[in-house]
Amino acid sequence: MLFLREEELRLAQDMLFFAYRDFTHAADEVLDGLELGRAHHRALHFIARMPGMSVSDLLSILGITKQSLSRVLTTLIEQGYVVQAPGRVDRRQRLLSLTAKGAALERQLFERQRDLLLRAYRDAGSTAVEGFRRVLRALTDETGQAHLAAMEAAARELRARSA
Amino acid sequence: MLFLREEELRLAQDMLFFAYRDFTHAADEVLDGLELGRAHHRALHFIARMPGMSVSDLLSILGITKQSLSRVLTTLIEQGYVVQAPGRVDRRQRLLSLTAKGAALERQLFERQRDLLLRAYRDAGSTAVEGFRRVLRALTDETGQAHLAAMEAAARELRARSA
DNA sequence: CAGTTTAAGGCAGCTTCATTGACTTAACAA
DNA sequence: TTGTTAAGTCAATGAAGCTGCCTTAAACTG
Repeated sequence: MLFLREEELRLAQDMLFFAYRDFTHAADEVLDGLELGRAHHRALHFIARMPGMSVSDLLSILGITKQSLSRVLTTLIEQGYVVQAPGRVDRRQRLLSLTAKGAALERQLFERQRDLLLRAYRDAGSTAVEGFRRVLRALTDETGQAHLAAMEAAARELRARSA
Repeated sequence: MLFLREEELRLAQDMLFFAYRDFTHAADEVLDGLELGRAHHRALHFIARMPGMSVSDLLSILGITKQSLSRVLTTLIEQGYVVQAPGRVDRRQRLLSLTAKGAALERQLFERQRDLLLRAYRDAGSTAVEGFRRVLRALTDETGQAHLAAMEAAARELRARSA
């Protein structure tokens, strides 16, 4: 009984490894041709999710150091994917957003992963999808859950603004 | 409608990022004290899952190059976590397995992630867990699914042998 | 206003984990 | 015997993270 339970958990470790790997791999193929890596993709993704976010917000979400982000962000800005604008309320901040070129690349990367996800969701069914989300959310710590809530709020706001 | 759907998928991207990060982070704390990294953990994990596997099996599962694995494996062997034994049927192979010390470390790493998973499974409920597994499996490509099947078969065999 | 804190960024050096390409050795298989 | 396969090695390289320390400009606070 305990044995079966442990096997289930070990299998979950396996599955997380393979699924995450294949999922990120989908975008890698696009990135490879552009001299960009996964770190650039992650930055693009979250800037797309919350346009106008500050550098420190992004740092907190990615959980890396300022110096690590710096390299990535410098490249993205130099190559015209991302722009910075001083904050209106706090002018020390440099608020990040995507250029048209950046948005186009982000969409291309998104679509690769979207196709994978859509196929998986379709194969697994809507009940399974709901469960998938519940477990993923429960696996995420408090900080991560706060970030997730911020993502959802930002998406709602974008939707309201564009409507 | 399409808009909502896309938001759901983007949120899934977010969640996979945060959940995977927190999940691997659980084991990192143990590894840090031992001068070992995630790459060592991955090797330990899969050797524990399929004791007696060949080097090329492990290469195929991890999806890295021989040289990358070589560094990791050399460390694990030198520090007494892993042993190699020539294959009985094909003596070119060096079959990998954990020492008692390796098994103890792997268990310690497993237990960190197990606790996280158990809490998440408990919070999410058994229906959600079933869905979680279905989606993860569907996200995994054919190669990965073959590896998953091999894991399950190896676990069944271990269980039968120890019974 | 003076002093402190904060947001962003830069410099230098380091570590981990991956890559490629070319090569060797030993064992298997035709 | 010849060719292939399993494993390992060398040298060089790249991607992505890290630490510690310092600067600038803006904001906050007494």
